[in-house]
Amino acid sequence: MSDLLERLRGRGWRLTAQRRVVAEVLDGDHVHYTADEVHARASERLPEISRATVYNTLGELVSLGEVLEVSTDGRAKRYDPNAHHDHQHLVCSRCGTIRDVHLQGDPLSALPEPERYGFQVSEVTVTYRGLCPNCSTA
Amino acid sequence: MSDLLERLRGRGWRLTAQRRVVAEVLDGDHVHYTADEVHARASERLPEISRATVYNTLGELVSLGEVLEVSTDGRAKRYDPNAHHDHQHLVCSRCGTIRDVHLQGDPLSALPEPERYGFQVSEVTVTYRGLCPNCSTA
DNA sequence: ATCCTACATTGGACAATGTCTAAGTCAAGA
DNA sequence: TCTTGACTTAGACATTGTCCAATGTAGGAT
Repeated sequence: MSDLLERLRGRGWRLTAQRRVVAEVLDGDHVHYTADEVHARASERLPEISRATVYNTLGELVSLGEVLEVSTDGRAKRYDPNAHHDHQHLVCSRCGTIRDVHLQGDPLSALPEPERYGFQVSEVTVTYRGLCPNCSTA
Repeated sequence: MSDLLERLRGRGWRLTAQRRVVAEVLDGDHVHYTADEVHARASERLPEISRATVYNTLGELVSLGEVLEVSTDGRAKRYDPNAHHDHQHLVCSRCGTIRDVHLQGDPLSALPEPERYGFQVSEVTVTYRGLCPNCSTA
């Protein structure tokens, strides 16, 4: 994702300090931050960055297909920088940790034609839930 | 679900007018209401019912396994009375309509052992998204 | 190198959803 | 019928996200 900024500039993005910092935060550890977590980390490098800008920038990155939006619970959405690699998620039902996982086969094929009710199905998300090793012993 | 109230009484539930009305709303059309939609419909029959009670009651029904909580977008959770029949969801990405669908095969088997990272996986939710017949023509 | 201007940022108000609490009410067993 | 602990209520509060008018600035034009 190191060339993300170049790709974005190529698409006419104006490159500001704020956007750069948000992109760098996502590019760091491969975890799934909430918008406010991104804001907190971005603020460490650029203290005056505002919440609104972080929300705006995340929304733009999602629209551009550079980042995925994940809502595993009814709480805050999380942002997944791993957008160019098809995957699904495994979530700990106690602590909320998320791991990327890769499936065998295409989950689209599990939905028979008569179960599609005339929809043009274009996307599937699969979420596995259970206790992570840490939480299952505690 | 007509014997739902009996099952709940058997579990020590105190049977109040409010709880009865919430259960009846869910038992009606098989749709997926948000908490506030349930509250609006419950208010038609019992005008003084409070939001807090609806939220409480829905939470209890979920804990008891009588109703499923579904969060398809980052918005309000929806409540699915079809809890005793294994199924997944098909969501219209434009208007948000939800349909219950039934899959071929067990989606759990699509997650290979090495991709489980030591989690005790206990649940899978699969969400298909696309345009419903109505929205794809408009 | 400087200027222009359209685009970006800011802070704070607002909106949507959900949670909590203290005080009053009531279902159901004794 | 009485009693009591569970239930309900209204509204304050919390969390997450959106919007807007005022201000700032990146990057092309000169």
